[in-house]
Amino acid sequence: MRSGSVKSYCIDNEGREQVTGFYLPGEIFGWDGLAENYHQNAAVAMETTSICEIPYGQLEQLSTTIPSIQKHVIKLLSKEINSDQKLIALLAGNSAHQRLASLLLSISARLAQQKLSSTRFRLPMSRGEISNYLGMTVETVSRAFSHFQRKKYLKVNKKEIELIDKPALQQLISNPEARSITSQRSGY
Amino acid sequence: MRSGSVKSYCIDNEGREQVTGFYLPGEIFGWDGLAENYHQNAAVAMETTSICEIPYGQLEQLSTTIPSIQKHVIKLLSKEINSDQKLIALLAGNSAHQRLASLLLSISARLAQQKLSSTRFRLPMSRGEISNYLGMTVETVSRAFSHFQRKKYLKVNKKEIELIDKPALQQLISNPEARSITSQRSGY
DNA sequence: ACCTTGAATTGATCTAAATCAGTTTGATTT
DNA sequence: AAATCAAACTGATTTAGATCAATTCAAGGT
Repeated sequence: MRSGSVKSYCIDNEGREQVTGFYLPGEIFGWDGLAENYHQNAAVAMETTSICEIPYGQLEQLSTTIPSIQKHVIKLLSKEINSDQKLIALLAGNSAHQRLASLLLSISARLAQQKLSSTRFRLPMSRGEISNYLGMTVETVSRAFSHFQRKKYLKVNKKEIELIDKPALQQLISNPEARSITSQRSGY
Repeated sequence: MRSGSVKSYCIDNEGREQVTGFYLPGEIFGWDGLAENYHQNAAVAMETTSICEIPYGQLEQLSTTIPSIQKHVIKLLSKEINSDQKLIALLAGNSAHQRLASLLLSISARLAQQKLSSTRFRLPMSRGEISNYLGMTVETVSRAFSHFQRKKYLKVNKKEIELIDKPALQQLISNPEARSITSQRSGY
């Protein structure tokens, strides 16, 4: 990603769209279904976006002469796996408020990496895209934003966000009294 | 996996365990955090299990002489990504009944691949592990099993499962009238 | 300036699933 | 055989979040 923002999504067995990721400048996407020459995911720009294509065939060729490239590709692939698993954990064990807070803090951190403001930013995605990604409804997303605003954690104006009390959001996520579905170790 | 069964799990930011996968004979696990020499996931056997370790260093070395190995590794990694994203879609857009039905059918299909009975099998994991994996509570898992049994979709006796009406379970998953959180395409 | 049109917000109601509270069952220990 | 202990099941109650239904707001289009 050079500039702008992209969402990736796939169509599940029932023909429904499932947003699988949001990508910001500096990030790489499209690691799925590499060797099959078939991508499970599609991607669309959510605003004017410029990207830099990396033709996989060429990358593969390059790696025959520069073996470290291969290692790097594998590193990036397993990073992708880790971030997918973070999302799984988020979806499986957190409340709607926690999920939205996580997303906001994630975006904030990623913007900070690009030396952009981590407290004031414009969300590139719609409420519908957020809700789909986080496994909830638009209404719940909207209410969660309003709730955060009432609690003075942030200011919202449509897609404009200003994070005011980041620690509060952090704490919300790690709050032990919030919903947590814990597996009790099986016998064995 | 040679025989038996294994679950993989990671500890999320809040110290809670999140089951990320169940592995059956014929499958490979442990693709996460390869190049970082650090695995996000731990794995434990859920019953007497025999596995075959593939030392990554050796695999890497081998791939310098046999380049097709490298391609194969990447293929397997992106398969892992696809299965994680299937789980994401499952968690984000399906009801408790649908999620459990999906898991049962997935196990059934994987057993069939190994030429084992796809209709009668013993679940290696506890209700707690299922509930954690599927993002719900033990009680809900238990009730879903009872519900399926009442509906004559299957027979349950603790971990022993007999699938009676697989088409009904399939249909349950793809039922359009069931909960579906669909993203409405954003403008542009 | 007026009329779309879709995104977002807000309120009221409903429901799936969480929580709380036992009970049953089966395995292991004594 | 009785006691212990954890897994699993079941029922009653509560609640988070879905669903239904308006209303507001901004962006284009005519």
